[in-house]
Amino acid sequence: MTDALPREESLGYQVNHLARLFAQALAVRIAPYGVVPGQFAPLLALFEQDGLSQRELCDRVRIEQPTMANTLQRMERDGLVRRVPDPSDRRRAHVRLTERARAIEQELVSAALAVNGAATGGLTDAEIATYLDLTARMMRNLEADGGQ
Amino acid sequence: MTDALPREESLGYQVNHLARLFAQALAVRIAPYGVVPGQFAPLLALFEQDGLSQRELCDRVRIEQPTMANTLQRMERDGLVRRVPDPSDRRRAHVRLTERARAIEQELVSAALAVNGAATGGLTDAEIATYLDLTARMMRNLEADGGQ
DNA sequence: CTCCAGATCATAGCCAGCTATGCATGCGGG
DNA sequence: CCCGCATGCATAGCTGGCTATGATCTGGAG
Repeated sequence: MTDALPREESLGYQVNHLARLFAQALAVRIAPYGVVPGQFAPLLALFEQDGLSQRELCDRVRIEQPTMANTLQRMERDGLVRRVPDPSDRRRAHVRLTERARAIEQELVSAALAVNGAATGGLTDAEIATYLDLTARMMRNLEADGGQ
Repeated sequence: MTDALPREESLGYQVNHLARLFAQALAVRIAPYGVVPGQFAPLLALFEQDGLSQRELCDRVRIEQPTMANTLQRMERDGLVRRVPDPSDRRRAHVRLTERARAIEQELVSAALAVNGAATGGLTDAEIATYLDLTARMMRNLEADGGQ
């Protein structure tokens, strides 16, 4: 329980650092298209299925609702999406891609692939698969954790 | 280059998500001590060597200087550190732990170990070692990446 | 029909990260 | 000596994450 202090906070610290590096690598590649990293996941979800509600987007992207609300506000400001009210349920709004967003889909996908490629340089497919598997297992562990 | 869109943004997305889960798991465990995740790495660095300058802390923790400036401000507000001016160089200040911070060192280290333990449940030591190795390699790749 | 529980979204306020600047100090060359 | 560059820190302003709370609407129980 009271070991020597873990070398550089080990896993949690390293993963946090790696996540920041991924975000930065993505940022430089998508900046030319006027998109920032936080908008990326919602955009991918909408490319897959346009017209999702905010709630559905939260579930798919694994982000809390207020975070999504802010992100969508910026995306609307930046001309990437519109919110169209649901006539059958006035609480909901459907998020729809603009022409501008659809026009840059391929470029954004390419950017994501480029980041993945840069990160995994020198890694075998088996290593990448292992990494994803271990990542998924730890996510499940921590989700089940809940607290204490 | 223009593959099908990567399944859930693959690596970058998963790592981001995992990092958030780590931060949350840590947050619930250290909240009782009045510490938040962003203060954790600087505290560990200071436990190892007290009296570092802000610049040295940035280098050790891999955080940009303005981020550290804000974090230290909150840590000072929360009574975890003091900044004492360097008499021999009036630009610098040394960050020193308070008694309160030193008093909770063991609890904080335990919390970090508990988070690591929760995350790595069901993983072998070899798997954890592999994970850290692959993480380090990707970090090197992305650091070398720079942009484009 | 009414009213209340639940769902959807928005807002407030915080932490944590970043870039771009600005300001003061220190230091080395000429 | 001094001038200019480098260094250390602070500030401004942004993104993006969170919890807590509020407002509005739906739908069902009674």
